[in-house]
Order: sequence, then structure tokens, then C-alpha cells
Amino acid sequence: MTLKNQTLWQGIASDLEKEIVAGSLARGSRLPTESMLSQRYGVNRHTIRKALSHLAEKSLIWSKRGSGVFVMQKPTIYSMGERVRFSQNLLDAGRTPSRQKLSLSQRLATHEEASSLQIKKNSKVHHYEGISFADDEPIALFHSVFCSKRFPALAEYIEDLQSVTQALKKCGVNDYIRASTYVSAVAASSLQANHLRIKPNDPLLCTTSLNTDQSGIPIEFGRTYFSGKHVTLSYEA
Amino acid sequence: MTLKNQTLWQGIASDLEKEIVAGSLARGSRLPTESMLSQRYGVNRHTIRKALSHLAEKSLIWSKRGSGVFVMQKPTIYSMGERVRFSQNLLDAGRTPSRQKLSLSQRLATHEEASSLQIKKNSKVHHYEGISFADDEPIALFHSVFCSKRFPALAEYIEDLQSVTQALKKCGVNDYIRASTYVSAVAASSLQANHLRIKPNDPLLCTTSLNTDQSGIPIEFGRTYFSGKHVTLSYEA
DNA sequence: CACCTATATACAACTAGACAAATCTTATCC
DNA sequence: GGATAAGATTTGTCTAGTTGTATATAGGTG
Repeated sequence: MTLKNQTLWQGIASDLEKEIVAGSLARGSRLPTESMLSQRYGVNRHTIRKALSHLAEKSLIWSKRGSGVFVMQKPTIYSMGERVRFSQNLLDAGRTPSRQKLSLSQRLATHEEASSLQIKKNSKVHHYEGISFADDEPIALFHSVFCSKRFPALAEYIEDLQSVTQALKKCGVNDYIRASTYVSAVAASSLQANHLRIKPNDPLLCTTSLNTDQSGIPIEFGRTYFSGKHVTLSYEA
Repeated sequence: MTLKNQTLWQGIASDLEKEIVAGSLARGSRLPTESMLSQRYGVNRHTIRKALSHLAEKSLIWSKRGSGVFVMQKPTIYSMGERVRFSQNLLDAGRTPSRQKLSLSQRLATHEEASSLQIKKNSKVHHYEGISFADDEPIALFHSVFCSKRFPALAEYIEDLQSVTQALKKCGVNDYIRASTYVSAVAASSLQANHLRIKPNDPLLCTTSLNTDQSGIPIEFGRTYFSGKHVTLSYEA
């Protein structure tokens, strides 16, 4: 329930997003008009439009001039709890986790990554990619990005420690929080299938997640593809 | 009134305060813009802002980004007891009550709501959300839920009558009783602050309450966030 | 030195109002 | 019934003005 310091449009965007996820705004249905929303939230229409355009970038809604704004048809989205830790989750389940690095490099952030991390377009990011194992069985492929400017030495720490959490600690981030998680189902590509030792087109759980520090500033943005055969995600309020 | 050794901003603050108290700046009216004030007093805009922020701390004014600075009304006392009736409370206190609907919709009950209302999980509920005013000054944000199955037509009644008490009467509930109230203090989110014309992180009184009918069956479950600056809750036997 | 006062500048966030473009609604005519 | 035209809604775009925040500079005071 505790909302962090954020701008009005961000608060409105996340509020509307919650309504969409909760189903109070059904898929395919029309949102209230911008004027009505600006009344409901007590802000100017432009502020509503900023929030809406943010949701549109995330492909949650689409708008049609003269007609209205509509909730997009999308695979089911589940909201997940705070403090998601891969290793912790597996330890809780009594299994031994490990990771294998596939690549660790720097590159320019994509549009999606930049907006999620709230950094400028074309900023440099660390790109970390690898495989997660449980009891030496590959269960997930992950890749995530971190702002290079904020964490200049992160790559070396990850290289040394083989743990994102530990590396972030060395960068001064003692705790981070799962700000948002989206889950969808996709089919495995042949490359993914090869890594996960499953067949192409087998179902994968694709989670797109954003971790922030305690003040709500984005730290890590990434996607993880879990082998549907091996993993069930759980969440609690 | 002899003027002591005081800084520029103190002099400006007390000058403006006099205008407010004297009534030449009426309650609810807008002050000149900061730029105009800085010209009038021949000082930098920041000096004006320091004076204004001092008046804001004393709850004499409130400001809205992009809009202006306004003179505030007086604080309210809200009494809590066995029968809590918003309108009657304020009328008793000599204030003019009003409400503004923010949203009125149906959705699935949360776990907390279902267990409080003693209905099944995933039951549908009416969700009513709005602002309470005293003399056109927002004093509280409220949202509450009612069992849709028990009160199918409640939403329309609320829409028409703009009163929960009256709407419930039309549904056959002539009287209801405050079964429990929990009060805590929380910090205002940016959205809440915007509605209540206060600043983010200003304190709110959060009351979680359950109303039942005379036989003790739950009817309404909701939360109300009172602006700490505008309201004092009073408990009397 | 640290701290307060005050100035100066720049930018971000939000409001306000106006208008255009696309769409929906409704009345009217045949 | 169906097509058309007029009017109201609704989103898209633009310009301007206001408050909020951050940074840098300088002088005075304890």
C-alpha cells in the first residue's frame, strides 16, 4: 500500500495499471474519457495523457482519436510480491541454485530498457545474461540490464562474485525491491530450448521485472524465461 | 506593532499573514503568483517562496504546482462514535458538508474485504471512492465496499442520492452501526496529497472501519484517509 | 568553519486554454 | 429503412504560464 515519492502521472499510471490487472477495467473495454479521469484524479488532462501514454508504451492500452482509450488484449498478467530473490526462492524449496554466465558486456539501452530504468535514451548499460540451475538442472534463462553510469564497476563485481545481489551490495545497494513483475507465456525458440534442454516451442514462463532500491529508483530491468516444465511461480500479497 | 530585527522573508510572511487575517485576501482565493510577489516586494522569487512555505506550515495557504497559491479554510473536528454519519457530523460542527464521487464501480473483493464482510472469496462488491469536503475544503479521501449480491442496485442509488446512508435506506437498511474502527497514521502518497491539497508524505489519519446492521451482519467495509492538517478525530462516549 | 540569508539561473512537473482531427450521436429527409 | 448532414464528444497537438527542485555564488554571523 505504501506509495513512494513519485510524480503524479506515475502514480496515476500505476493506479490505472492496478485496475487493469485486477480486472476492474476489463480487457477490451473502454477507459473513462480523459476528461473524466482528469476529474477523478484531480489533475489536468495533460497529466492524464502522460500517464496514459506511459501505459500505451507498455502496450497495456491503445487509443483512437475521437473514439476513446481501450484496454489491450494481452496474455494474462499477474502481479507478484515484493523482494523476489531467485536463489532464495530455490533455497526455500530445498534445492541448490547456481548460475552460469553466458555473456557480460556493455551496450546502449533499448527504448524499453531506458524508460524502465528511467535513464536517458542511448545510455550505456551493463548487460548480463545467463542460465539458472537448480540441482544442476537448467530451469531458466535470464538477461538483465543495469545503468552503467550508476554502477560503473558492477560488471567486475558480478564477474568475481557470480551473484547480482552481492555485486549490488558492493555498489552500495543493500536492499532492492521487486517493483513490478509481469508474467506471460511464450514458446521456446530453438536456442532457448537447447539451453534449457527442452524442445523448441515448449512453453516458457516469461517474466519481465523491475527491481528498485528502497527509495523507488530503478536498478535492474530484465527478463527471465522459466522452463514451464520445471517451475511454478508463486506470489503472495 | 513595532518591527523587530527580522529577515526579509519573515517580514513578507507576516505582511501576507496580516492580509489574510484582515480578509483582504479572502479564504479560498488565489494569491498573486510568486513572480508578481517577488516584483512587488523587490526580492528574489526564492525569498518569496521561503515566506510562502512558512505560511503553508501554519496551514494558512496551500499551493498547487502549475496552478497557484491559495488561502486555506479552517480545520475541522470530526467525531467518531457508534453512529458515524458524515453529513450530520459536519452540520453539527457548523460546517457545510459535501462529497465528490471519484469512482463507482464493481470488482472482485480482496481477501481482506471478503473476510471483513463475511462473504465468499471472489464475490463481487461495489467499490465507492470519493472526497469529503467541509466548506469546499477537502478533508478526507474514502473508499468503501458493499456486497453486490446483497445490494444489487446500491450503485444507482448512490449515484442518484450522493449519500451512502440514504442509498442504504432505499436498500432496506434503516440503521447501521460502526462495529469497529482502527486508526493509524500514514504518509500521504502524491495522489492522495494532490486531492487533499497537502504535500506528499504529510501525515494522514487512516481509519479502517466496518459497519454492520443492527443484527451484526457486516454491510460496509472501508478506509478513510483524513488530512491531518484539516481534521482532528474526536472520540466521546 | 558551519550555517543562514539572499541572489541568479535552469529545468522539471503541472496547469490552463485553445484549436484541429477523428469519431459517435441524433435529427431529418426521402 | 437508409443515407445525409449537423452537432456533440473525444483524442491529438500546440503555446503559454506557474510552482517545485536543483545547483552555484556571495555575504554575514556565531
